[in-house]
Amino acid sequence: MSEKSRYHHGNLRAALMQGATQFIRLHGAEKLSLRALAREVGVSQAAPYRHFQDKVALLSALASDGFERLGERMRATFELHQQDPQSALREVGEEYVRFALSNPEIYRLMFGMKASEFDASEMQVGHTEGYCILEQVIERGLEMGMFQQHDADMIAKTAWSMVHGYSSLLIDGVLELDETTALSQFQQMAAVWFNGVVNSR
Amino acid sequence: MSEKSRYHHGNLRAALMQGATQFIRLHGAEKLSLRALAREVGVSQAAPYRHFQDKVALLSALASDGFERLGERMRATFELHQQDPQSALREVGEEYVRFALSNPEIYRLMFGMKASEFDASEMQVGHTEGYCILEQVIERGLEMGMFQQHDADMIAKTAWSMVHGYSSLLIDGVLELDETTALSQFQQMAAVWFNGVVNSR
DNA sequence: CAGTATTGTTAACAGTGTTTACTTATTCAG
DNA sequence: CTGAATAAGTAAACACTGTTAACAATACTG
Repeated sequence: MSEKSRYHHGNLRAALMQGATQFIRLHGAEKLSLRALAREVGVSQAAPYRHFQDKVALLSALASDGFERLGERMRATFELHQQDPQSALREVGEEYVRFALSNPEIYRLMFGMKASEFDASEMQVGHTEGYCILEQVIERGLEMGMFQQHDADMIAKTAWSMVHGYSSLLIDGVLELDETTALSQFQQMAAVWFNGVVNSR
Repeated sequence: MSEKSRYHHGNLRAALMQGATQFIRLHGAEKLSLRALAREVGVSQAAPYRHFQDKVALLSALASDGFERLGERMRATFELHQQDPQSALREVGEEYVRFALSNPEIYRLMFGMKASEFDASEMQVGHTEGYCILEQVIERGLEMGMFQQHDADMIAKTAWSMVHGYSSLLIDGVLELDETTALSQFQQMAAVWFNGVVNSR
């Protein structure tokens, strides 16, 4: 079978996902066209529908993929700092921000396609996966007596909110910082968060 | 001139914005079609282009409008609590979350249409407006000696990140809470943030 | 090797954003 | 008050899009 012009592509699904990833990195997900993508990959306009029910199904697959990669990175970082919950929390957070900065369009997909768009269940799995890691870190910190006796859930929510919010503001260009200053400022923000804002008395 | 069937609509621009607002509240901004909107308003498909250069120009106008309303609400809340920076911070934050919850689709537009899509300058104005209020609150708290001696900018960034992140997670259906519990949990989160997370020693 | 399931293809439908050339009201000088 | 300039509408067309249906080539399996 020759390299070119073979009727069956081989693994079109993967090629589509890769092509889509590359495209949205450059132009954003809302500009993605299945037809153009098919053209790019060298296949007919209807071919993608053999592998994805929908356009949003393709995007969902990308998002799902992103959750997996993010989860892995978070877990790896967590395990590096298992002995010290405080730096675990900080470093997992930084890794999260780092992921968002290097995959902005995927990150935007991961959130922002819940209710109306997508199946939701698959997305929800991605979210809870990350949340679990976060809770583990916090539980450990509480057990070791290194954290204040707040409700673990509330600590987790402030943490996630802050990290997700910071990531979003960076990605959406609201805070205009290059990656290195963004990350170093994150460290300072973590310090503020750890120590609190108001004076005790 | 009869009420119906007059050639000139009167104030089509406002009608389009209102119709669009109503539509995206129900179906989301990505499903908005200018043609359908024109049909709805009872006008030809090309008419909107007399009032908006683009589809994104219309969406941008909605976002811009949202920033104005949010800014007003934040400022009003700030002025209510001018004497107490701590509750000012907390209540302005709650008002922010409240706005996001009652205008989720507009809120999503306000962020998330920066770099690629839009003019940016008009958006940036909206952002800085809110940030200014935030900074004023914090400066005041620092002057009054009620806040810890952190860099004001860092306090502002943690605050904004947390509030924006929490709003986003709620809106995107990641945290599935009804409005009242969302707001009451926000109060608890603020308490965590104020007092800090780790034990001093 | 036959037959079925998979994975492609082409052609069509309905809908979209946007532009162009044209028409109708409104406004506002003289 | 009239008439020209302008603002605000229209219809028709272009080049796209997502998606489906009917069909064709390949790959797998008994």
